[in-house]
Amino acid sequence: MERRAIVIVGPTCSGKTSLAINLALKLKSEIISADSRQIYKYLNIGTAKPSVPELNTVQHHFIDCFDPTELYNVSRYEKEVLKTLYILFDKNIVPVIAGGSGLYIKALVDGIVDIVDTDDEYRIELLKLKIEDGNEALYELLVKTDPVSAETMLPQNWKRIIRALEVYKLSGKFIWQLHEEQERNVDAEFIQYGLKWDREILYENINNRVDNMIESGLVEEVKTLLDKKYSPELNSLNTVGYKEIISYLQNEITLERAVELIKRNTRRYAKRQMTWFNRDKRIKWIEINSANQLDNIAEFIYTDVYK
RNA sequence: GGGCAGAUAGCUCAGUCGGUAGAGCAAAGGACUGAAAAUCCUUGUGUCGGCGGUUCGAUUCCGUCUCUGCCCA
Repeated sequence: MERRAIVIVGPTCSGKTSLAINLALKLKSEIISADSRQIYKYLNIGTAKPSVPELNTVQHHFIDCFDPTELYNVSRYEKEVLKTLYILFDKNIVPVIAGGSGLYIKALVDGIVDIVDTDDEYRIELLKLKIEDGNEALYELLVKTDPVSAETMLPQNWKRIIRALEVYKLSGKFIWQLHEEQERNVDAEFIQYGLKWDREILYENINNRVDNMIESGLVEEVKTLLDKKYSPELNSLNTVGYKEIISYLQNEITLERAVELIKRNTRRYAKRQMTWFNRDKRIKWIEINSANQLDNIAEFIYTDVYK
């Protein structure tokens, strides 16, 4: 039996959602979201989550699964998606995976180091070291324990340093060793397509979408979350569109400024996504400069997959 | 019509006592393996508004024109 999945990537606001639905309908398939924020409940407007009618059109997985207090991560995602994938493969379905979280997709396609868990206590200890003695102290510790990894990391990038130290403490192995030993965790073919927009048009669309989000009640959505006593410190709320509105609600900036920042930060996010995806030479890029082309693109992918 | 103040990077401006210029923002490029919408790194050549003049040399001084803003008629 052939195990195949279609993967749709691209920057935020590139039309992945509607393309995935369109394709899934043609393929009589289901959609697996690869989005680290749409997986949370109540984060709807700001994450541009598919609408309720859209969610009802095609079966979606990994959307609206967790409370914002939940600490989610790539490894959990990978393990859970693999289970879902096998269920779909068994039903002879070609799943449509769509999303903008590059690392999540990479974890599926190439596997990820998932034998080493997290150590929250140790993380806190290291974080304390960073805060009290600075990035350099943290970096020095890495130089001592894992000089090879230290070579590839800068002292300022404390998140990567903490993870490298954590992996060593928990497994006694260096993180780079584990990367070298890493193998794929699934036996399937992933056919990846990327939506490549003209930069200027994409940015214009992003700006417009942010304005629409505000009109649709993004401020209310964030206010409701805070009223429900969700902490602004939550990772789930450390998200473009949410952190800026939180800062507005806490009277740190004006709404106008918040909107400006959301637009800018979304543009930068889109750019980072493009940088990430550009590196993967297996992705087939499809040029697009208007949402009207999405139907044709769905048709193209459909025939491309079955050619 | 007259007066004054401007015109320098995509934007807002600084600066050069004459030796062709630099900040902030925007932007661009990149890294990334359990927080990834996270976290982090690198990057500033632009007819210094046009044309003339003075000068070895003008973006800088002078003249003039154009445009913008303000004021007076």
